[in-house]
Amino acid sequence: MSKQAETVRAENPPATPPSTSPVSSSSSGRMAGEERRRQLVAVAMRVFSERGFRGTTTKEIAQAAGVSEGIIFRHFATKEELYTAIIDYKACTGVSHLNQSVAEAIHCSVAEAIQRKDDRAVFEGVALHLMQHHENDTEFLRLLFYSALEGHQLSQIFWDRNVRLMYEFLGAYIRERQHEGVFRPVDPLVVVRAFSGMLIHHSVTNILWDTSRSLLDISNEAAAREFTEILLRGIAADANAATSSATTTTTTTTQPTRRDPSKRGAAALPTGRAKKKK
Amino acid sequence: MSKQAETVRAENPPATPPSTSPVSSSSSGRMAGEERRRQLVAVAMRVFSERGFRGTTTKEIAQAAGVSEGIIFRHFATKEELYTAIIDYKACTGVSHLNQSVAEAIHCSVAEAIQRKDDRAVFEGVALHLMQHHENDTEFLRLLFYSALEGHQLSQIFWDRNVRLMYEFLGAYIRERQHEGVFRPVDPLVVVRAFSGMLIHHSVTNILWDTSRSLLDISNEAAAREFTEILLRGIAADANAATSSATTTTTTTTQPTRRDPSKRGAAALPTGRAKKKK
DNA sequence: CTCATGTAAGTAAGTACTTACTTTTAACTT
DNA sequence: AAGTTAAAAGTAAGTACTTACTTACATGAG
Repeated sequence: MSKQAETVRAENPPATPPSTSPVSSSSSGRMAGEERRRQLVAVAMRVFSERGFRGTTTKEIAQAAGVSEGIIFRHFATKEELYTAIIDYKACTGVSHLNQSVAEAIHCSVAEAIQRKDDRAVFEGVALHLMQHHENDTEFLRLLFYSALEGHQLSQIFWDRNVRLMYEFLGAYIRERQHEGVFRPVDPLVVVRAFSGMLIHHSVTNILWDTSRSLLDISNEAAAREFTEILLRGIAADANAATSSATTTTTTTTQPTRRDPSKRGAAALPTGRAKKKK
Repeated sequence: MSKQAETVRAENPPATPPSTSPVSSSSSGRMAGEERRRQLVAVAMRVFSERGFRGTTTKEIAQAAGVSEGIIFRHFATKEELYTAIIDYKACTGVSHLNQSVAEAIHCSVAEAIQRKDDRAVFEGVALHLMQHHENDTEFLRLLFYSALEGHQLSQIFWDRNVRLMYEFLGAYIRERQHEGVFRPVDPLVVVRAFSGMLIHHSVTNILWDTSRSLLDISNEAAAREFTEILLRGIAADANAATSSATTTTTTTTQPTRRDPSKRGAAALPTGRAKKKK
């Protein structure tokens, strides 16, 4: 009897519990391991997004989840590991039930418009989709900014999986349309930065500063329409443009899309389950 | 994690109050009260901008300032009070030695261009000035975002004194140029949001995510030029526009600056000890 | 001398994380 | 179907350390 507790490690066998249905908590608050684990991550995500990593205590998370503090450390060796687990949780939960990031979902949703080369539909679709997502999942943006400020890798991974991806596919589309003479020659990446700046900054402002919309009250639909209008007019080729006009001021042709092939592997999860590493 | 104190950085700008002899820390580390107070705020600002309010300990600040912890509490009753003191410090230090905020300084710098109605100079000036400021004073942006996430009033004050101000004077300029038929009718506030979105998001990206400029490497001058070009083309009136075109979608002429008198009071940060909340 | 400037050593209430122990569950007997 | 049992799920009370803030006392400039 005395050794019993010793064997209980955070070591969690990946095999799903036996065949019998581990349906959600029956009468008491007790849950199956996997279920509790996922609930903890979900709760932690919310609390971390509200107060940041350093500002959140494990006790708060436990209380929010309705369990004792010790339970957290049965599932996660450290608070850090719980934080990092959000990455995988988000990767599997990002949008719908598929394994795709927000950027991938957006890309898919405008794929048809891209093929039709309907510029307005492409940019307006991206804009609306992104801003809608931010509005429905403010946790995400807060988490993104908190982790960036706190210097956590969470931030870089989210960034790469979303913004960076958007740079790639929007940049490619712009470049294509430039070759067709529809868009004037500007560095496509600058254009993407300008556009994503409008979108992200609009969402961030709504979430962080102008929560009561006292400065600017506009629906996501209208905002998407206006931002798109400004951008498309802003990068449209001159009407009377000859083929090789140097246009106005732009120097154009900075380096073409820099991709980083070494970056994207399978879902990065460096969390070794080994004991502490402090 | 620098264990040793980083020695007393002479954080005092040459504009020390000339009235009473300040005895600027001659030989020993001893300072006059006012001087030390200002030094503490300056150091605290840096540390808070790096780790946030909750993530910063008074011990860290003391070490960074090269004094013992107790000194902080001789000058400030609480850690919170030290944080809030940043507001006044920034208000008096914002730009140059004048009492003006960054937005005011920017406004002044393009005042002449506004009178000349040189659109390109106005927007490019604002852009360059703002991005340059962010690059030289990254503390400011980090502090702004941290305090917004942490729900501190610091954020609202900084926001009102800077961004809100920019909305007012840029919005007014755009409205004027619309009446003159140079810009097409769009809600000026939407235009300002689009433009400031490009600028702020560009700075934020450089500071928080793309610190090595691997995604997009562009000088502030070039960025200001490109962003301005996109915006000006984006809001230019149609060349063949009649006077009373119904145009696209905009409602135009929302009321100029709306202020919300019923702002929420200080709610977020619990004073002193964090009491239990069940 | 005097008093503001400074310090070192507290203090009580957190903090992340552990340990010892109890309860529930579900598979395996009989 | 009922009883046995090993282990997972859960808790409460620690541990060693940190945190914001205090207190008692030293020191040097005017």
